[in-house]
Amino acid sequence: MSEQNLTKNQDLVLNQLGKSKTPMSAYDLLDKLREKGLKAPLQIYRALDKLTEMGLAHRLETLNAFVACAHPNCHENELIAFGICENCNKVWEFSDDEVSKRLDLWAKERDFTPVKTSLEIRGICAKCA
Amino acid sequence: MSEQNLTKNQDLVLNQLGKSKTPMSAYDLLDKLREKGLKAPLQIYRALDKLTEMGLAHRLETLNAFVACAHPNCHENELIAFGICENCNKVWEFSDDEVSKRLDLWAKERDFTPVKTSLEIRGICAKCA
DNA sequence: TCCATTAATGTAATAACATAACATTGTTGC
DNA sequence: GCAACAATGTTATGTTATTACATTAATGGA
Ligand SMILES: [Zn+2]
Ligand SMILES: [Zn+2]
Ligand SMILES: [Zn+2]
Ligand SMILES: [Zn+2]
Repeated sequence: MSEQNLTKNQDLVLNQLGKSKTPMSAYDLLDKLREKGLKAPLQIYRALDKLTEMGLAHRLETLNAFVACAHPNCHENELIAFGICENCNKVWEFSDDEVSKRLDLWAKERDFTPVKTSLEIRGICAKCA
Repeated sequence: MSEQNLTKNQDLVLNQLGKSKTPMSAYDLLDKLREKGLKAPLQIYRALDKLTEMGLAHRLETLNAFVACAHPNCHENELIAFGICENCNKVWEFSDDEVSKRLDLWAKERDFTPVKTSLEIRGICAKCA
């Protein structure tokens, strides 16, 4: 299940994220990957940095946790949004061109240069309602 | 500059936030408020909890920091968005009905019940460009 | 007024999340 | 082989947030 040219640690972390149905914190990942030889938080954080740069994983700011990207080559999309169920912790990844457009417009009107946008809707999903 | 019926600690924290031109972390606040008698992080976090509930302050998830609300009675707005300059740390608070509408639509289509939405655009402001 | 209930506070200890610093190893291209 | 760079390993430390428990203040009846 290796993707691209991931290093050993990156591959371990991405696989573990991929197996999880819900977001995992760096320390969740570390606990799971100790048996594979990883010993320190930094090994996890460094792998996560690269994976998020590559668009293979995403950081959820409201949870301090990470998910594997749900789409192939997601980092083509400028804006990625997440719905997060506070009961079952499932995450839905989506994007919306109209939202992107409106935020771009806000930025243009102020000569603000966006670098990274975070959009997370916390709530309760249909199943949990 | 007290607002509503704030308690002593809430008032101290809100005033300190109001004086700051940029977001402050809980520990930034604690450092500033030690001279006023506050001694422990929990005193700050408890005040911040109430202030954010009341809509008088907002938490910036991508910074783990807090700002005083820029608007009167902001919590009437469902969705509050922030532009954050990564150079000068200034914050612009805004809302956009069209964005709100699109996100509401996404939620309705999935029977997802939003509780709290976080929208933060990190970037470089006009002055810092 | 007295008492019960709830809200707010004080304090210490600890948990959870993230990075700095530095030494070492692996990979790539010449 | 060697220089340059990327990735790794390891220890220590910094930063953010919560648990637990004791105390005090405000509120609202009986
Ligand atoms: Zn993605
Ligand atoms: Zn759910
Ligand atoms: Zn506001
Ligand atoms: Zn700026």
